[in-house]
Amino acid sequence: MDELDRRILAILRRDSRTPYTEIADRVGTSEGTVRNRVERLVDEGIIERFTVATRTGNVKAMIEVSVAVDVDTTGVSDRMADWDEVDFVWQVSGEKDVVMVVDAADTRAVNELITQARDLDEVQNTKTRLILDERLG
Amino acid sequence: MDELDRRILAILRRDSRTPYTEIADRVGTSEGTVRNRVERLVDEGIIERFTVATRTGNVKAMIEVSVAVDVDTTGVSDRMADWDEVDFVWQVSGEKDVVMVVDAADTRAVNELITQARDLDEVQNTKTRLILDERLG
DNA sequence: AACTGAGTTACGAAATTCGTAATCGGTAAG
DNA sequence: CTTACCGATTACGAATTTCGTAACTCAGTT
Repeated sequence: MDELDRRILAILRRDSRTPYTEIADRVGTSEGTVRNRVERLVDEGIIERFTVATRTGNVKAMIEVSVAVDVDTTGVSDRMADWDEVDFVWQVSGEKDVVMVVDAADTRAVNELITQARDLDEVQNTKTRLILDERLG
Repeated sequence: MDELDRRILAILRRDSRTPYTEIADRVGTSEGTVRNRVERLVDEGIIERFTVATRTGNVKAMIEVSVAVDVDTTGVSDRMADWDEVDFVWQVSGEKDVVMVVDAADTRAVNELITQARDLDEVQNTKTRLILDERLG
């Protein structure tokens, strides 16, 4: 992870469809070098995934979830990550244990996700915060 | 946004470098149709950005921030979104006003971001929660 | 001075994207 | 019933990008 890697990453974060040839021009190297480095960044897990940032619905929200002390939090997270409108599932430190970031059609759909979470045996309680505005870094 | 759009999006979310030709095969249509639709999804703002999910550092965290009542929260968010290690900045409902999601080299770097936030006049206080594990939806 | 290995560059072949024109389906008007 | 029209889809050749691979460079070692 040197300066060149960081410059390539910065370009990909803004637009991951930028051709290797153009990235090479902008950072002052060759297409092959960009290709090798991106491949390495993927292998090393620094690039986790090529993806799209979407706003499929009208409401994004953070659903914070507490789980019982004796359960497999990772298992719960895995299941939640499979739900349709879920973007991320984080296990976090602090008051709650799991945070789901969701992108839903409307508040009703958000509520259904909350219900779905509360219906899990492992889930003790939830707290939801609507995302009113989002900036991408 | 019909079923075909949703299937295309689902594929792009998993791997946005999947060629149009392959997406077309998998959803049972032609390359041109996939291309037209992706173009439309971008125009409509449903696809906000083609990007990469990264883990450049070893520590991700949510830094929750309260701002004074009389300040331009959007302006603060904009500035934070420009900081290097920041992935997202959300304005949220609930106890705190702004949530920064960051990906930093180590806890020391997280602490520097917290300090940087607290140094802003508009920021009243912060609460940080480490992201111990992340699943992508 | 020769050797080594990682990273870079070079270049032709394969695959993908792109521009555009033809085609298709549904529907409203004559 | 036919015609005209519109957006969406398909078809296809050209331009561009990606890919595989071999040659090259340049530190660091022996």
